[in-house]
Amino acid sequence: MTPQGSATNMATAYDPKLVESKWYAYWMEQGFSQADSASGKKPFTIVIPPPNVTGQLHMGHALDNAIQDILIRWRRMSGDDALWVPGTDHAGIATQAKLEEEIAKEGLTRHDLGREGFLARVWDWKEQYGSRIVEQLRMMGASCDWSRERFTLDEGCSKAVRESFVRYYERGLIYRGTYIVNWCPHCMTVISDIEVDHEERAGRLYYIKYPLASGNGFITVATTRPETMLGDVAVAVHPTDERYRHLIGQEAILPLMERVIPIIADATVDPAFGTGCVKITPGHDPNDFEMGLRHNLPQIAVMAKDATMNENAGIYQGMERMACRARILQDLQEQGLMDKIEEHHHSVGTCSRCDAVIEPLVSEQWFVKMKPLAEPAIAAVREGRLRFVPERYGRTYLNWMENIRDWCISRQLWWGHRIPAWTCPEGHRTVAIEDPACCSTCGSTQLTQDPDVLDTWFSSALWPFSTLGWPETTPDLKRYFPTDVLVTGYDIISFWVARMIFSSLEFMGREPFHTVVIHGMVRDTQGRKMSKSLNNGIDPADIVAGYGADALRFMLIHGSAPGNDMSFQQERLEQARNFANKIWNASRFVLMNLEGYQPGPPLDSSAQLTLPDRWILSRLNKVTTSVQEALERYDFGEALGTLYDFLWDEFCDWYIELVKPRLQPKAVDPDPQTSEEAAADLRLAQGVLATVLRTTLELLHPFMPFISEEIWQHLPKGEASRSIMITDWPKTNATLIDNAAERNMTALMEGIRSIRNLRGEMNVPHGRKIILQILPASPEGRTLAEEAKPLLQRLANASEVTMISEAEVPAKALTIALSNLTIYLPLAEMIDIPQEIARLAKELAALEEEIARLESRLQNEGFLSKAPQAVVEQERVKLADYLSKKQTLVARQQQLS
RNA sequence: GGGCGGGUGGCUCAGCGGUAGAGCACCUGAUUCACAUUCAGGGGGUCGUUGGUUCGAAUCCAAUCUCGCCCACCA
Repeated sequence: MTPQGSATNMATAYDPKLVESKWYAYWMEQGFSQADSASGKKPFTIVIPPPNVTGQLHMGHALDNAIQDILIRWRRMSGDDALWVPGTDHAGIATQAKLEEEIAKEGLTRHDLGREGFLARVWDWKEQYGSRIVEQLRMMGASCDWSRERFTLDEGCSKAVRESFVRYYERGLIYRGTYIVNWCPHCMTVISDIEVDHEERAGRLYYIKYPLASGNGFITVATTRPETMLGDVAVAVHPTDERYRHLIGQEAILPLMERVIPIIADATVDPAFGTGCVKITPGHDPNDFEMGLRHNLPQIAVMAKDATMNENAGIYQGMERMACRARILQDLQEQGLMDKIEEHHHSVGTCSRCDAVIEPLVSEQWFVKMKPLAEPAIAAVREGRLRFVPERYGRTYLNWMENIRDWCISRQLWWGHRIPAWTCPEGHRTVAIEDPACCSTCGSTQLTQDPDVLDTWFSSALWPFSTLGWPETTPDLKRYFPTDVLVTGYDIISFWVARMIFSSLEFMGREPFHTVVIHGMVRDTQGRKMSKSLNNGIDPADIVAGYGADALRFMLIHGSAPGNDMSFQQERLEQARNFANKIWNASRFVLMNLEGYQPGPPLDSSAQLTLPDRWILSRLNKVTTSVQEALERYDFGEALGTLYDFLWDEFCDWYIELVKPRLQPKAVDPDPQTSEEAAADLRLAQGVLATVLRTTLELLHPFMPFISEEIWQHLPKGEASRSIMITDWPKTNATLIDNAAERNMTALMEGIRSIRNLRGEMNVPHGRKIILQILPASPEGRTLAEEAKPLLQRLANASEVTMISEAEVPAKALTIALSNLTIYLPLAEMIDIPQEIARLAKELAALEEEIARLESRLQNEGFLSKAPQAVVEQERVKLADYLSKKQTLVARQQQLS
């Protein structure tokens, strides 16, 4: 596609806009992201957490999808048949609410359009927004299998929903019941417990006097919601509360309603709260509802579904709940029944969707019985068949599962999966997968389908298998289920992850995936959650446009710890862009210097490698191992950090600088042997550069797919391969690991840094070349010195590096002591001997301190016997190193004095 | 009330048992030779506090302060 070749056509700065869309189109056109069930490879499957079809993707999605794409690309390169199933969620309440807002602008309500008409509008809307999400995913480089894209409300998912509903129903796990539920008066639907947010709010505790029926005084109750008193059916006290024992069994008169209600005893009453007497309103309080059942009390609803007072509210009928409260307080005040009012903080349930205050009320709804489903789902995690990463989120899951209550699944909405239950005029219920023609009990053909739809999460709970074809036993289902990894944020562990787990265990008989990778939330600069109301949300597409998809992905992954929140910051984006630019320019450098290079067999240790070659290849192979291991731990930040450090600090700042002289065209040497050697060395240097760059790009590809592809395509390749995306994942070559080379390079780098420092201290002008004289202290030192010569020339800006003997050590020179050689800088005219002695003394003092520390440690019996052998050895080596440096410095000091 | 997480250089955050790290910011210097989206160097932290375990603790344990999140039917 792109011609291989020189870097002459590469701009000096990386411009993601010029490459990203090109490569994405190429990948898709070539079908690289499509799973191949005929491949015979091991399948590796991820299903996307389907984004709400009406929304657009935000930074949280960008992180979520970056992680999934990293895993998918890594596994694909590693030889798996990688399948990433994309799709979207119909998001019942959210979407319906949005559409209702839309049509409200036209002055319409959904009732004006009718069910059919309204749904037609929602589908139009869905088409428009669903494609926006797909577009965003493509922009970010997501290598999904678009041929398998799904929607929670498509035909297949709908079949799965019906199948599962009927199976649950037949097993008695779905039932219809009349309970107190969370009613959102704004969305006009019931919502499940986890869709209720609890907000701590400042409120008041009202103490209200209820006259005793006997006429002997009052019983005073405390309540935060006086308007519900209209539905009171009893007053309760603790059975052992001495203050009120005598009143148990008596009656009180409910003020305003003048209803006679019993005074009962119940152990759940807290004698220490308020007066110790509590009003009981089973129709509007979950606690009271339970107590009502225990004591056979009636339920009186005094509020309508829109949270206005109903016909049971007497003279308050028709009032809005807060207005009613004010009026009731006033009336009680006037009747002298208001005892006192206290400030009181308490938590108020609000609708997670619209923020309206939830009204608990009694209503007939569909529920899923959770206990039998929770049990195996708990065991799956307990017994390790399913693992959370990081582990702590397993506890979040278990905590929720173990305290689970039945799941209210019906919603009074239109947008969603309609409940497959019908009733005939006789009141018989028929629940069936296919729309029934007649009543299963009496045969009546006059059937009415339940008008309600299912909770959105009911269909998302089936996602890992409904997307693969269930309830049909499709080839995809057989091959790709169970999936492998699920990637999502901790905020939907209970909403979604938990429900997928029990649904899968129920219908598939096994876990839907073996690992759940949980990531944190992306917050704004000030650490706040990104939200519409704060208007601090960021569209990933804007970031892609400004910095490129690779930079966005880098920013989201680099420097973050698994499962932790991260804040979005401009500077981090700049760091990411700079890194991309660094890769670009390092690659330009390499490509500019590959002229005449033909890739041969892979490099091995038999080649005439120089010290820097051996060092960088050793480091490369260690990096390959680290990246592999970090990915296996799902520690993406660590993996990317390793690559960043290696590429920038080691490859660019050291290796490339060291290799430069070998690449420079030399004047034709008359000696054919020398020129042949130089040519061979040039080829070798080119080979190392190309190998290190290419391997690093391959390791980087899952994280930064676009730039890695662009450059990789420019590199000369032995065998033809069409894309970095489908090339083999790098393997560690243990024969290239060379610890001696790493030690020597480390020493040399230390020497170079010291020389640079001394040049600075002595104010040696940058342009000025210096002379270096090296005194080896051992045969190894001599070898190292020989190898170091050209390197010192280059990186310490030395005109001449000579080997000297003990006798030749100059007096007017600065001293740098390394472990097995000493470097002298003979800067005769600049050196003040007493000053140099002082400098050496200072260095010596620091060294002594270290030596003392190491010696005392190595004399410590406890350390020697209990510390790991490797640590002890490491300390010994360090001490020996310090001692030899000390010896050099002491000798030098004496020499100069 | 329970559970979880954070408190590390000016800022944002890694590290989580072997002598404190990065990016940004700051200071000094460099630059026709891949890159100023750069390079070389520098200053700056008793790792919230107090105890304990350990040969050794930012890292493990306990307590405590502080910030944040999640769960819970506090009328």
